[in-house]
Amino acid sequence: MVRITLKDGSQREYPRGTTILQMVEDISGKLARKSLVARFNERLVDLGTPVNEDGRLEILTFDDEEGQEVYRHTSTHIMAQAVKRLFPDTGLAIGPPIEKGFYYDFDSSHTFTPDDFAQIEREMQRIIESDYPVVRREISREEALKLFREKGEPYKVELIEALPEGETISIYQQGEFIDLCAGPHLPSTGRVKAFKLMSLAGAYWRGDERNKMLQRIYGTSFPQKALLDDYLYKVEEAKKRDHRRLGKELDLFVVLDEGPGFPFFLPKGMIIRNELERFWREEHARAGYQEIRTPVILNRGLWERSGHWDHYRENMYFTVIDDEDYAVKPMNCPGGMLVYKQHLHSYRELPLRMAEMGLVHRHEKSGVLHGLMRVRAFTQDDAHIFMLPSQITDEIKGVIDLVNKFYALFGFSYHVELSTKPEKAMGSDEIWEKATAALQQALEEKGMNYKINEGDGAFYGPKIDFHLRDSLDRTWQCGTIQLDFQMPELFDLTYVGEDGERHRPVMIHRVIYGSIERFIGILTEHFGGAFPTWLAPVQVRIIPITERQHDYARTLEERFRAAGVRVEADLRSEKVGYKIRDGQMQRIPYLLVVGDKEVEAGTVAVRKRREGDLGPRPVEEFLAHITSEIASRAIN
RNA sequence: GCCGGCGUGGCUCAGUGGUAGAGCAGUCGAUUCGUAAUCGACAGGUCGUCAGUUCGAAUCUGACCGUCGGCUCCA
Repeated sequence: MVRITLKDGSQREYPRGTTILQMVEDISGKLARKSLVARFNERLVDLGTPVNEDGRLEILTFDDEEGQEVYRHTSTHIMAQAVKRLFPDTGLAIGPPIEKGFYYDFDSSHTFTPDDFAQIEREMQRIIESDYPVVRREISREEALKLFREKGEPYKVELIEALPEGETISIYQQGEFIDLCAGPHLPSTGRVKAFKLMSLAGAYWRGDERNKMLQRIYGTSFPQKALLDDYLYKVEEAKKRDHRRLGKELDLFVVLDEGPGFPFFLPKGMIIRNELERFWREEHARAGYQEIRTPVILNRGLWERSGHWDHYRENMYFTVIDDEDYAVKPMNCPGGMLVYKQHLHSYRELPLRMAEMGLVHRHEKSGVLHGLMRVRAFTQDDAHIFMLPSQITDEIKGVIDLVNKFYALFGFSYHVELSTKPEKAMGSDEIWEKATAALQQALEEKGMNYKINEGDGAFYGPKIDFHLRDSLDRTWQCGTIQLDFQMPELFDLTYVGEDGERHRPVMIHRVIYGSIERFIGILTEHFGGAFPTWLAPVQVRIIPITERQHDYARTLEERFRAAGVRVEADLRSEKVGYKIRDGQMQRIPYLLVVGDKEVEAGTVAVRKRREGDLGPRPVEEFLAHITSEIASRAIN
């Protein structure tokens, strides 16, 4: 007998060799139907695994992250099986589960198009209805190589060859289909209930652009049709919050054919932008920053000195002035270095925090441009902090605090990554380790959760990145803190120390918004265009019911404007319902309906975005309310 | 840059080889209305660009440009 301890602490005994599935059926029929995979003694295993030792058993369902992964993993095997049946000469690369579904990379003489989806889905349905058991088998390396060579699966052979010595090699079989796979999997193909193929993409083998491009098919699956429908509905809803769509609908910004990757900001978008900058200037002054502005075009010698000429050239734009080479700045730092060098600095001045709303241009590959999120010209809310080595940790912690303060104001949640030395880097390993350790220490002391992103640092130093999510849950890097020992060296920056000698300062590059453009993109999606009142391009719209109230509306408009409120009166010859609808669609925070009653009483009927009609309020009262809401930069 | 999809009035889209359409938005007129679309009229497009096939191309073919989803790369 084996003794099994369940999650709730209860214990049961079963004959040696009883499978987990048999145990679950014994425990609860309901749980058995929902069970997808199990964790036995902290290892994920198939439900069909026979148990030969005592241990802790946990049954996982679709409510568990691992349960979802296994569900999608089996789903992608089903897709691969269907594709193999329909297009037998297709080679299999890899097919993992991902956050909201799964994909499989194929190498096929057939070029897949979305028109193939229906056919593949039909075949998948057949495989599901056949309810093939999914059977695990562990085999030797030689056996595995032989099997996949015979099957003509070169990618699988390459994967096996890359597996470390002594690694267990397992294969999973369902019907005629066999795949190299660590597992675990669902017990049978019939467990997959609702699925849909979503999209198609090219993807390089092993993620390396020097390798062959494979064809990737994305799909998703759920244990119930209703969950799938719900997911698809949410995706559609999220698309309505797309900043490119809202930017157009709300007249905020636009990217035109005449300037791919070079966004235009329209009057309403400029209001948001200027409000963000105003807030930024207030907070930076408070945090002890000075503001500078450096030129957009600077000569070749500067970029050679900074290392950009050698390390960043493919992303830069160039021009020639009076037969001399110049470059359009892709970063603000070299200009900032020159500003520092305008004076001899004392240790007493440090840390010196110099901020710059710097417009940079970078040549991005055409395929990566994306609305405001990924553009070729953007404004970084940059700052360079020059400091003593002893000030590093405190300064980094100060920047982290500032980032937290900004993001909290907008109600963002975000995740943090620490990026280490890339292949193409300047400076010794020792310096990199020192810099990386300093960043790590600051994160630890702040108690921040973070993940390490190997080899993803800037060429001059490691960095802490802050990532925000867009409406479709894609993440974008916004804030970043980069520690740099290189630039001070290259530009021979010095300060005079207590000892009267010259010393080398250390530098931080940092941004909070990241790029104003990207940040506005994220903001637009985050709020679905319904910006908090302090950011809203139009804060109040006055809606007279008939022409009789036009004078009153105009008086109110003037009064609000004088109080610093962004207001407009809708004097069009339309019915209230029409004007309300229009105001709501423009996401205006407050619509003030004024009819004869309001004129009589000197009130406004307040309609608040989301909350609807709040009834009449004295003008004074409303004005006091909205001005304080704006001044406090409240999120509502 | 690479793979696949898409490109028709300002916007959303219909139109698969035979004289370019609708709704919304716009303009003009009527309407003066109490919380998400009042009615009518008018105006607006060399169908992304350039080649090619054809008696004839929005429609078929190719290249290029842009865009969307990914990959690689990045704020």
